[in-house]
Amino acid sequence: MSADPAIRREIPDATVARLPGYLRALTDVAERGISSVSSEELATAAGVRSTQLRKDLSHLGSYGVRGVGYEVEHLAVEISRALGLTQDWPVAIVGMGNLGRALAAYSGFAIGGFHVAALFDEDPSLAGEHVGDVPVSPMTELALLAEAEGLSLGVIATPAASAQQVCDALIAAGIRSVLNFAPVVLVVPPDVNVRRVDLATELHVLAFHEQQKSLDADLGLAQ
Amino acid sequence: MSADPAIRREIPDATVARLPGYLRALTDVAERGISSVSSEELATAAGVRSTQLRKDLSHLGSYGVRGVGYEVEHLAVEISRALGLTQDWPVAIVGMGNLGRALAAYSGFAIGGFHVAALFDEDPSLAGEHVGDVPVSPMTELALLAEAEGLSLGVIATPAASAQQVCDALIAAGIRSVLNFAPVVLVVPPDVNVRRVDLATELHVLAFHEQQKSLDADLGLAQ
DNA sequence: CAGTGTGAACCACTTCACAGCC
DNA sequence: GGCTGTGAAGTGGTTCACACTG
Repeated sequence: MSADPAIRREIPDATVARLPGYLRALTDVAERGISSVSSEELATAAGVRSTQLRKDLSHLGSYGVRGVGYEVEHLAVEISRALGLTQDWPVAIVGMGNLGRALAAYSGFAIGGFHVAALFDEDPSLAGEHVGDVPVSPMTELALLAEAEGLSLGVIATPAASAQQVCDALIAAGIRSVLNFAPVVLVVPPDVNVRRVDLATELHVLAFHEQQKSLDADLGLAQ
Repeated sequence: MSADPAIRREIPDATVARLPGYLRALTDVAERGISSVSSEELATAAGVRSTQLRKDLSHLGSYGVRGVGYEVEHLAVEISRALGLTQDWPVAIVGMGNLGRALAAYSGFAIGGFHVAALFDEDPSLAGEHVGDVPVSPMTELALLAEAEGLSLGVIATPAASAQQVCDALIAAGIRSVLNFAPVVLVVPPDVNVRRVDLATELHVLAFHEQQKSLDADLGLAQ
């Protein structure tokens, strides 16, 4: 049921994945004091083709001016709205190893929409230590803090072995969106969203292409 | 010469991106002492559908046994070969902040094919310090070490502001595959491969879906 | 049989070509 | 005239249905 004709804009996943890039490009452009850009300029700054950018933006609405371009400030607001960045999302990070600390200190949050609201580690002896402004809490405090801070996004930066149980705990605490840095496939209920970032996968893909280049080169020599 | 004529299989990018996951799943399975798996079991472990897995593997060759499944050890070797992991790739990491240190210590390299061969930081005062077993070198040593170690993969873990110049230096040193953690679009010659990992983008995408859930819920209530 | 390998149908995304508008 | 917005065509990837085989 539901069926609701107009309001519910369907934005393709591929487009959603590029919007943050456009937003960053707009921020850069704005910092240079420019108030209007063409799709060509913005696309170059974001590393895509201009037709791609225009098609993507067309899914959000019609925010450009024909013959002129896009008003930087306005477009940034519209993209932010589409992504849900008009509210500030409280993020919890679990796992205070090097990676967790790096994430906790990451300034990329500044681009808007997020703040580190709580840090956790399974080692209780880290409790009380501060990373940045935020104290590290033991996992036992998760449910409590989730309630108090309204946590909705969880980041897993633990070793692979504990990732699933940490994930279960996050879900039990009401978190439905998880960013997983551990190299495991998490099992979650269907209403929970997981995204995985995996260094090993990225390196493997690079290695593949690097190998292809060698093969091409060999082939070139051979012929 | 040059070995093989017909060997040059065309493997789709989407398939390449999933192969590392299959490899990991196979490793897990092997550790549990299992020597044969069906596509169904392996697909579940890797978080994909079995038809997807079979189609992916069909791009590499025909390594299964009908009515039975895949021999774990053998399939792992074939996937490794396809990805180019039969050789060990020396990796350079630039930027010894929290993230760079986390990457340098990352055990995911262990899954095979990579080793951290050199570490760099633009701050010369870090030179000589060791992270893990590897000493941190000043950027001025890059060309020299690239030659000596045969560096082919570079990881950029610097702040956004220095990423492009670091990338230029890597390319000048002969590196043609780059993994970029800085939130910038790097400009590179066409024979250089760049992959970007961006925390902010991942969080933005999660925020988008989280917002969609709220909208769905509101809608549900409203109707 | 049980489970792989694959052509064919389907679907999502990208690119093109151009109409529409300032 | 210049640049946006978009239907239509093209491309690549996924899913289906089933032939094939140990």
